[in-house]
Amino acid sequence: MDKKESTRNSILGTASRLFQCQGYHGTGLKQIIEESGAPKGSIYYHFPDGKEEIAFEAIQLMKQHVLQAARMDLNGKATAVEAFGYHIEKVSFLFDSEQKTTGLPIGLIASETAETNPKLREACNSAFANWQSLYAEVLVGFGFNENKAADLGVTINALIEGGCILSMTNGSGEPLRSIAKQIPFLLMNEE
Amino acid sequence: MDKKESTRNSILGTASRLFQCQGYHGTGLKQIIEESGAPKGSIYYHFPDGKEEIAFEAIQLMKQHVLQAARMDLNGKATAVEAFGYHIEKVSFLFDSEQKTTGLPIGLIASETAETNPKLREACNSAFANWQSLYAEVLVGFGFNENKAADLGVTINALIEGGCILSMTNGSGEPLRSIAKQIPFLLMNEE
DNA sequence: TCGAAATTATAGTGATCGGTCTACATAATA
DNA sequence: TATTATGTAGACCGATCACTATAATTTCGA
Repeated sequence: MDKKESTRNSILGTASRLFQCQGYHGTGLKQIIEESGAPKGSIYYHFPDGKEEIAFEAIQLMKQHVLQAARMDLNGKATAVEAFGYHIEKVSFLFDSEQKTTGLPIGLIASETAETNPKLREACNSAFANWQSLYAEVLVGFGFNENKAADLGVTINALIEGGCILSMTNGSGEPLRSIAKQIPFLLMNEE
Repeated sequence: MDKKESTRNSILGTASRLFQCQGYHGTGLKQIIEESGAPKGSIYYHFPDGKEEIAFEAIQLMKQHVLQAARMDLNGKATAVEAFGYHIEKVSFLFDSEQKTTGLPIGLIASETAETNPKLREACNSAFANWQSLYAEVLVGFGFNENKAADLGVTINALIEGGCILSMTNGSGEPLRSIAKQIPFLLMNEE
């Protein structure tokens, strides 16, 4: 039981990292096994439905991981501007280091599979919806009305996903920091 | 000469469409040939360096295509809000139809190759820089100072790329329209 | 019309893809 | 210890990957 969870988790961990950086089609099962150090013969024991199942579970993992990180960043701040500004800045620092450990949390696999794989598309869509709900919820807590907060949740999510693309491509966190600077203007008036 | 350009262009046309929708690794040369109707035996005549060269040229094509569309949308508007609001709304409509003809203009191939292929990464980075320069230039024309305009150019680009991801995943242009609604707040004060 | 150049067809390269299969090891339980 | 369930190893499958080599074809100027 313990061992089973351990190899399963190590597979999912490396899988989500690789899917973020190289995409679904750019990552082979072979690479996942090698980099995870997991037993070579047991992928289909832990994931009978193969690569798609690994991707599905990896999406759940990334979804929870981001949700948790965002919650911590946004918590205990005095204003919405401070909360989201801090959150985006923290994300930006992930792209300054040379190590290629960070990519598009879900956006990459989402756009790869949106047109071709309904199951994975739905999983990604649910992850986005979750994050946006959290953002909206926080904004409502700061006095925004619900409709406005919902639209802003979508907008902030787009800013982060788009900003991650730009930072990946640019090889630095600068684009995300340019974005963070605009948060005060975006969230200026609670209405 | 004429014919050569024609088959070359049809290959590049379908290639850029497929790369947008399925990504670099998710698109095979076979599919490009079949869907383009190009002569089956002549890929490596027109593109001696193979898939990478096709992708590189496809990126140039998408870059110019987006640049041109954006220029038309932004041109002749009375205010910055009107210009960018109109532009994003127009993009949103591309995601309402069922036909899977639209994807991430460059963001998908950018995030797939950022960590693994320096040449393609640089090409994507240059495309992003071009678009952002256009946005900034337009904003300066509306009275924004240069630094602020540059940051806003990055931000708007991130909004669009991120918004396209969300719209693709959601299967509708709604997310992009939620984003368009925030443009007035983002561009409220020219300073 | 002839011949050279430009263009396309076709077969085949090794490598790798995701996935299946069977045999083997390990662990737990009786 | 005997038996059963749980995991793992590794060979193997057909398909497809990007790519090459060479032959056939078309194009077009001389």
